[in-house]
Amino acid sequence: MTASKHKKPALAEGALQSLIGYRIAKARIATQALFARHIGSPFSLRPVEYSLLMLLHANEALTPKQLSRALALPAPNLTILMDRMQGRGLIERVRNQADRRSQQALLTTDGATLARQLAELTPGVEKDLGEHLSPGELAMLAELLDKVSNSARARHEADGNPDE
Amino acid sequence: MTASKHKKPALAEGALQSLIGYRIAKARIATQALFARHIGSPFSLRPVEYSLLMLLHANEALTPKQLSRALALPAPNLTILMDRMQGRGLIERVRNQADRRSQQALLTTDGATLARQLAELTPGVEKDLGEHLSPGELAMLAELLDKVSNSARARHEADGNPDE
DNA sequence: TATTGTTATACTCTATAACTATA
DNA sequence: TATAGTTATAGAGTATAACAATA
Repeated sequence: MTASKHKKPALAEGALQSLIGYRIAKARIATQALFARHIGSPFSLRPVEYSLLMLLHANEALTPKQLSRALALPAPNLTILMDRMQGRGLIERVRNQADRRSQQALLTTDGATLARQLAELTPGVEKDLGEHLSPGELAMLAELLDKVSNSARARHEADGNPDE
Repeated sequence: MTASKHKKPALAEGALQSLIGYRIAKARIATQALFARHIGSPFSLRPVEYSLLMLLHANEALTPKQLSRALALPAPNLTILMDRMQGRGLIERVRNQADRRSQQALLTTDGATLARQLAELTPGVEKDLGEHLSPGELAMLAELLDKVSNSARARHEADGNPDE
C-alpha cells in the first residue's frame, strides 16, 4: 500500500480512496518524514531505535523478551539491534542472577541523557502538524487510530490467538 | 508480533504515546492484517499489486513512469512488479507508436475482470472496522488522515521540492 | 525437556548505477 | 545529449532454523 506524495498528474485513485488502509499508508509516509526531520536525522536513530530508548526510558529495565514483543521484532533481530545500541554506549545488558538465562536491558548514563532529551523533544514533532490540525483534531485522530488498532486485536484474539 | 503464553505485560509507552506517528504505525499493522484477510490472501496479491490493479482500473491506461510515481516505486522495481503481473496474465504492455521509447500498461481481459471484482470487494474490507467505528467516525478518520498527508506535502514543497 | 538469547542464513524490499533503444 | 525502460546488484528489513547456556 504505497502512495506518492507528488501531485502533478492527479491520477484517479478509484477504489483506493475508499480504503482506510490506503490513507493510513499515505499518512505514515508523512509522519515518517516528520520523524526523520525532528529525530531520525539529527540523532541518527531509526524509528525502532527511538522506540527502544523510549520504552527503556518509561520502564527502567526490560528483558529482551519483553522488548521483542513490544517492538514486534523477532528475537534474532532484536539481538542485532541491541548489539548496535550497546556498541553506541546507549544501553547495557545485565544477567539476571536468579535465572542466569535471562537478561535485563537498561539505559547507560549516556543513554538515559539522550532518552530524556528525546522525550522532551517528542511533543515538538507534532508541532509541524499543528498548522493543519488543531489540538482537538489531533486528539480525535489519536482516539480513532486506537480504535482501528484495537478492532484488529479483537478480531485477532477472536480467531484464537489470545494474548499477544 | 510474536506469540506468547504469558499475560500481557502492559509496558509503559511513555513519550511514544504522544507521537501520532507511533499510533499511525500501529494502526497500519491492523489495516495490513485486514487487507491480507480480505484481499491479499484470497487473491494472492500484495498491497502494491492491488494498488496497481486499482489504478489501471480507474485510469484505463498508464505509462510505467506514471505508475512509478503513483506507487512511489523506483523504476527498476516497477519493472519487476510489472513482469510478475504480466506473467500472471493480468496486465499487458503496449509500445507507443508515436514515441517508441514509452509504453502503456493496461489490464488484460482477465486483469479487468479481477480488478472489477476487487473494486466491488473493497468497501467490505472496512466492514470489519464497522463494529468499532461508525460510518461517521470512518469519514472523520479519512479526513484527518488526509490532513496529515497534505501537511507533509505542504512542508515538502515549502522546502523547495515543488511537484516533480 | 523447556526456555533465553545467540548465530547463521535466507528471502523480500528498496535503492542505485549502468546499460539499451529510441528520440 | 536526453529520456523510457531494463538489467544487475547492493543494502536494509524481516523471518526461520539450529545452537549454547541455563533451568
